[in-house]
Amino acid sequence: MSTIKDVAKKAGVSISTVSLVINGKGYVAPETREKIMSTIQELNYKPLHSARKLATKMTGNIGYIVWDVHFSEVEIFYSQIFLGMEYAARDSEHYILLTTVKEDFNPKTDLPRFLKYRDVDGVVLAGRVPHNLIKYLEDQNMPFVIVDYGIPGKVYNSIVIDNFNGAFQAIDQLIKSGKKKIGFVGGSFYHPSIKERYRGYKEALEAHGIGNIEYFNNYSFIKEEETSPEIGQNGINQLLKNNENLDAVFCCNDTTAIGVMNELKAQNKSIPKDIAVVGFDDITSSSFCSPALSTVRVPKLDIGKQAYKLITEIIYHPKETPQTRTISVEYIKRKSS
Amino acid sequence: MSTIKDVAKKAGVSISTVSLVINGKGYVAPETREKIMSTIQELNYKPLHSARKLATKMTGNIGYIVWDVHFSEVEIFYSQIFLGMEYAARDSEHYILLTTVKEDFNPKTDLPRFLKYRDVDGVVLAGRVPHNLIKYLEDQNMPFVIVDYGIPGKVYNSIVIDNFNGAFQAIDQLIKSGKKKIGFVGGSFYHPSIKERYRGYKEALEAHGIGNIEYFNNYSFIKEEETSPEIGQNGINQLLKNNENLDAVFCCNDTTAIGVMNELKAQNKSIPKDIAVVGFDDITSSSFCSPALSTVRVPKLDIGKQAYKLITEIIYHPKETPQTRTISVEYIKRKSS
DNA sequence: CTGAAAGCGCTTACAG
DNA sequence: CTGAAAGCGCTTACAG
Repeated sequence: MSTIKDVAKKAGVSISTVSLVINGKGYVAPETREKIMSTIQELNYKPLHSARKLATKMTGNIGYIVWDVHFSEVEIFYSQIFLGMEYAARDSEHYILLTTVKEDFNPKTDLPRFLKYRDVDGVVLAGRVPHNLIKYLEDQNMPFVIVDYGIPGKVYNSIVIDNFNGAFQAIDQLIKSGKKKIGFVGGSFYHPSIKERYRGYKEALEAHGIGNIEYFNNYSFIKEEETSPEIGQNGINQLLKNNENLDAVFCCNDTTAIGVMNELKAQNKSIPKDIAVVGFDDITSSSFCSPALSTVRVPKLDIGKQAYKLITEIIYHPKETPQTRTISVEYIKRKSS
Repeated sequence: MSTIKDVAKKAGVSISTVSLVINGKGYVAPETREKIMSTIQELNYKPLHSARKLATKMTGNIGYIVWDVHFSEVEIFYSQIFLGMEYAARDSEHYILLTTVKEDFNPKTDLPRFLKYRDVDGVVLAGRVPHNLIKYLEDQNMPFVIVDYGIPGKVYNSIVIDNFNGAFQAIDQLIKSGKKKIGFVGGSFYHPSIKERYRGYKEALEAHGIGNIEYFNNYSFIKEEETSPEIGQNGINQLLKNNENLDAVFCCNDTTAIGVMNELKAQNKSIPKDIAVVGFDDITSSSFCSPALSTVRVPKLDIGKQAYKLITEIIYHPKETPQTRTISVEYIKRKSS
């Protein structure tokens, strides 16, 4: 492996000049630059990251933190976002380090190693994440971006999904297809995305002159826990019990919707004839369900790319005021509605 | 951030001694060691990786390479293996860098950045991977471990799944439950795991005195492409056409099995009464199918841990002869059989 | 058992 | 526009 010294010697210049050329800094005579460039090519020289890192105090790494339940369970969702970041980082200069944190995270004992050793220049937090972790990052002045999450009353640099409009669109379509008694099945409102999806559901119904307090009471099943197919299963049973005329269900996400569909099939209800089902997220298994699940597509790879873009902007040009960037979504009609 | 110098000064020793203590090398007087240890605690000193890396010529990173189709499509499979590696690495000293490579990989232009810059001490290759990439690693003397893949006639350090026995068990159980006309649906034998699963299928039938050339011809559907639900769909149709008495299908993996099940349901066949379905892998969606899919559980997290263990062994103690470690699997009976 | 010194490969004021 | 030199924070022979 050749070093900057080899390049300098061969090109007949000092290592300082080589360094300037590599980094595109300062003024270097065109001929000198040319000469150095071609020598770099010839020697196939690649600067050693650790040396550069030592000198610049940058690590060249970025942490990607995701709650382990998100990553290890059904949720291909956050791994897709990760992949989007990786794609974006590939053409750039960071390695994305992925790790997971537990729900009962304790900054004293559970700190991800790359934070402990300050081996990252910034961090992207994906989905619901412990609040004391966010506090830790603030205290440490570590640049960070929050993806698909938020804390009421606080504003952070973040990438959010246009959950409200996605839900609104979905409900609007259901109503236009003739459905009138539309239930909602969802998990914890602790996650703002779910809260927003519920808001979209309600306001779309209201916009069509459907729905009042009683309606929403009867047609909503909200369970204060992490979403899962089980919630869907329990939810649809509850809704069915309370409302004989139920003709559609909007679920807070696809995982829940899959639980709803399985239960409906077990009860020999026809989807979408008897009851239409719509999810949210467009996870991969949604298109393999039978019938294929109608849903709201969230562009996961794109979110990852945007997250990478934002975190690097913050790392290189610290912002005074936090930015929120909204990713728009699209209703995808398949067979279940 | 305190440095080794701060520790040395405060402890009244030289930085060399501090370094020896940190790395547990050489002989250091117990009292000196104690003193240094407590000073490290007091100052909350953490060695800077990039400095250590520069001095030792190690990068502290490990690459995880996976074909992008594997990672971005249905396959939670390889992300679980990744997670297993991350868990193992967490208690150790590496960051796992994940990247994907394309099918038409060209070492000249598509080399992952961490290989280009030699930012990894070793690499784990998960699943089917371009052969010219393997050759590149050999040429570069880069330590590597292959997981769930192999090249006929070559022996590499690798972690393999006991595909043969898993398939054998599954078929054995099907036969014991009374099934006799068992079909096979699979993708490309280019992937040795699939080939081995087919071998397990055949030999289990033969062990029960079932199956001859004609039987295997009629009851096997093998498509030379990457596995997908579509293969399952086409496969079951073909098998059904050729064999009116078909009473079970063993699929090369769960993804394929899901396609088979959907098609059977569309044709109003009862699973498992008319036709039993068994998959392989135990991906997450298998337990959400209806009926829940019987399958062979592959311990993905464990494979990741084993892969990490092996690659670090190789990095620190290069082996003369390549090692192959086999991970055993277990048949999981659910509702589809 | 411990310290002084060289070295890892880079960047960055500073001088000229 | 370019070079000499200091420095980033560590490790590792080497001497004693």
